Amino acid sequence: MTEKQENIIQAAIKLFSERGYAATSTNAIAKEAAVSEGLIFRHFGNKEGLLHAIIKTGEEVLKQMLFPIVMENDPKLVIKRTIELPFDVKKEDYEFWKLQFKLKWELKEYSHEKMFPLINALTVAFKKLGYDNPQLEAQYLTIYIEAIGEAILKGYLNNGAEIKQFILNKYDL
Amino acid sequence: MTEKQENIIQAAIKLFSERGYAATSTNAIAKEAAVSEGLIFRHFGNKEGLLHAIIKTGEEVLKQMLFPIVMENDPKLVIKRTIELPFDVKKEDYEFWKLQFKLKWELKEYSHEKMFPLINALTVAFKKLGYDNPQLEAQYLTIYIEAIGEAILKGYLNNGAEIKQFILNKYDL
DNA sequence: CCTTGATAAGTGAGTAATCACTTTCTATTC
DNA sequence: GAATAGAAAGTGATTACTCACTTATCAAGG
Repeated sequence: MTEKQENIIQAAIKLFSERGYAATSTNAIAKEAAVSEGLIFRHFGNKEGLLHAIIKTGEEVLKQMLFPIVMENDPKLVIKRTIELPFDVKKEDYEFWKLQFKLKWELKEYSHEKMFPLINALTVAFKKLGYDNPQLEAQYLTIYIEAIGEAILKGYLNNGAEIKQFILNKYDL
Repeated sequence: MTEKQENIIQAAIKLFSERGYAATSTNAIAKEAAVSEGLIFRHFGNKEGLLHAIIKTGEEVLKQMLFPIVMENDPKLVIKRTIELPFDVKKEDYEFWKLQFKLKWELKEYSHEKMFPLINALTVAFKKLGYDNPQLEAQYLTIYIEAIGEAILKGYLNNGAEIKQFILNKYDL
């Protein structure tokens, strides 16, 4: 991965996130990245190829975020870290994550399967803690955590810390 | 609203929902609606005008759905009906709602304010039932219900009835 | 240490197709 | 008979992508 290649990806993330995939021209990406337009096609084949490179990056980053949760043995910590997940996203990463959420609607191929390891880890955790229906509790929490992430990114949540504590209380954490 | 005008709106909902707003050409909409392309501009001014007509429709439909909940006095019924909301969406309306959710990401002007009446009604309901933090409970449930709607539309939820009962149990309903 | 040569990285002008939108004209309706 | 509704054929601008070409990198051979 050369420097200009990295520039192209960063520019694409920024512009796709701001304007959407279809509304962003390869010309605009080239200008933002300060490279020739042809270079985009040399490295990524076509516009969709560039998009796929970004998606791959997103999947990798998500895996890295879920790893310490899935590997945790203490069930209380598994739940606590899951809840804290969306609140720990840094402001400078908002654009990146907004794009990932946007793509969930824009792409047909986008699947929910990436969350399965988390759902499984949560199911085990809820089971250990003696919850009545660990499977549903896990599904419930996963959906909710994704929703909190969305709300934060869209700027609907101005009382993040308060909400976070509120949820932690619900699970006696 | 003439018949062809209605055809244009229905075709636009279908294509915007499938491909996204930016990726749908006015030419494609005209073909789908079986009208001349110029007619779109006669009636809606420009492509964005057509989009706004669709958004207005969406806001109206949402208001109609929230009305019986907001008007309800029995606090248990307010919460019950809120929870049931996303599960009552008919299959034939999926395209329409998918577009509404998609637009939340695509448009900057799209605001969360439409949900305020529901949040307020829920706050009152939770207060009546003696919940510790009615305001947060209302915010929490609203975010969650929107997320359930998303999951259903995306096809992530194959155990809808089970999840619905699970949530109702959480609120002793 | 320099030349050679092969490959990858990068440029920028060019292209056909498509885009949102306009104009001109005809049919319908009150 | 004058709005209104509609069709058809345009418009210039923008699109994703190509292509011929230049530059950078770097290892092998003399």
